[in-house]
Amino acid sequence: VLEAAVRVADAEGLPALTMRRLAEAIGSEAMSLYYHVKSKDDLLDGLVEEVVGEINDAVGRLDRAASGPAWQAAVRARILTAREVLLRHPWAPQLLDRNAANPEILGYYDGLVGLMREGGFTSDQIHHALHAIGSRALGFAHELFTPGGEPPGEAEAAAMAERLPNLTGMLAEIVHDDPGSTLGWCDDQTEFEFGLDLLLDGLERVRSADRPGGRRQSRQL
Amino acid sequence: VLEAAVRVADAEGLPALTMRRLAEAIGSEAMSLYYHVKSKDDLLDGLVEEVVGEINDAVGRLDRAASGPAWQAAVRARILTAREVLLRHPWAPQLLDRNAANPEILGYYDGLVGLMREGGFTSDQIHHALHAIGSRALGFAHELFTPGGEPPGEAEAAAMAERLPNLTGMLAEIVHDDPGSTLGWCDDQTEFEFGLDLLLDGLERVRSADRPGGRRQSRQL
DNA sequence: ACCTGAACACCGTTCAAGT
DNA sequence: ACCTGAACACCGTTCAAGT
Repeated sequence: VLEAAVRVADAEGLPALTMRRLAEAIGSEAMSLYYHVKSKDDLLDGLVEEVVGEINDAVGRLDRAASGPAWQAAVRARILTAREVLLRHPWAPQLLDRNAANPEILGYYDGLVGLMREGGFTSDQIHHALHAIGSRALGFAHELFTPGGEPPGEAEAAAMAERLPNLTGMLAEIVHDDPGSTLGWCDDQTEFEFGLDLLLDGLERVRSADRPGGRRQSRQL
Repeated sequence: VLEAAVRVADAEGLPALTMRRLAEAIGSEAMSLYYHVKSKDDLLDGLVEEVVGEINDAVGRLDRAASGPAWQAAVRARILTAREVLLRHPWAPQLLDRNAANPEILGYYDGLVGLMREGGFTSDQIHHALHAIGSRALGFAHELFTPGGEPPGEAEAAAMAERLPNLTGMLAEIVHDDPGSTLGWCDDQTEFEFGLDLLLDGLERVRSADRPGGRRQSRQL
């Protein structure tokens, strides 16, 4: 039942996932769904459970050996695995922050907590770490805008350069260093890993705590 | 027109913001709205522009002096200011990642880029940094679950401890260290600042680059 | 136990028509 | 230029009724 819903969402997107459309895809005629599911909200909750279940399956297939002191590599591998699954279900992130605390999500986090505990973090540190990583822990981050739209003409480009000097300057330099990359100049995977490593490296620094480091950090832990 | 929509969303939430309800609030009788706005999507785009405009106004009132080498404090102040505005419009984050690249958002980012450029970052570094900070740049992060729901009974607690040993262990330790904080044990503001500083401190480390540091970081910049 | 048709209240949106 | 009523296609959901 839920699997059919996942297929419809994968193929036609989340807006197309209507009760009538889902019933059609399932062969059932119309509102028989309400026997299997309490409401549409209930169905959506089931969907996220399904997807996170798929993540947990994939995580389970990872090499168990990498834990203990190698916490950073292990956590990194898990999160990138989660990301792979979510890339196959582009509608899922949008659904994931309706924060239904289902067993699959809790199980996923329990695994992360375990890795970090073995790695030498205190409970407080782990708690803060989970908040800091946020939605990235499950393999996605909200991009705030995609470059989309048609390229501006000369006049508009000049006006834009005046209104947004820093942004256009940055773009110009990046394009200059790497011409031909005008579209698709953002490698999502690279950017995601950069942000993730920035956090994980920072957490490792917090854990080892050989130097007091950032002033606010040490206060809060 | 848009201001009325903001008021309705503030007062009754986003789901209550229907064309008919908005028309009622505005005094106009029903579908006169379609003269002022092309579609509901158009209206929502206008809403995010309105909110980010409010952020930009608040940012403009910040102390201009703090820039140059003090890039980190300046960026931090801007982002926390954005967060203050968004806390007054809890429905806005949800709307913000429908990524409409409106002038207000671009202007906000242009300001951030300017601060980081003055602070000594290269264009590539700034580009990666913006991706890394992600939605946090505008003052919000997606929490993946809120503790909600009624506390479990003894039997359920035992079952949960078995299924989620690491998570329950972490919670137990935290509660032990700070009893009486069982509910509301997550201070959102503190957690947000911790995650933000983790990123900003990491970026500062990347900028100064006195030590090669994390292996992946240096490769990607 | 599982499914169904008709119906209800509600959407966003169109369109021809009013001033 | 600005507003409006009636209507359309579509939602999620209820409910009494079928097997």
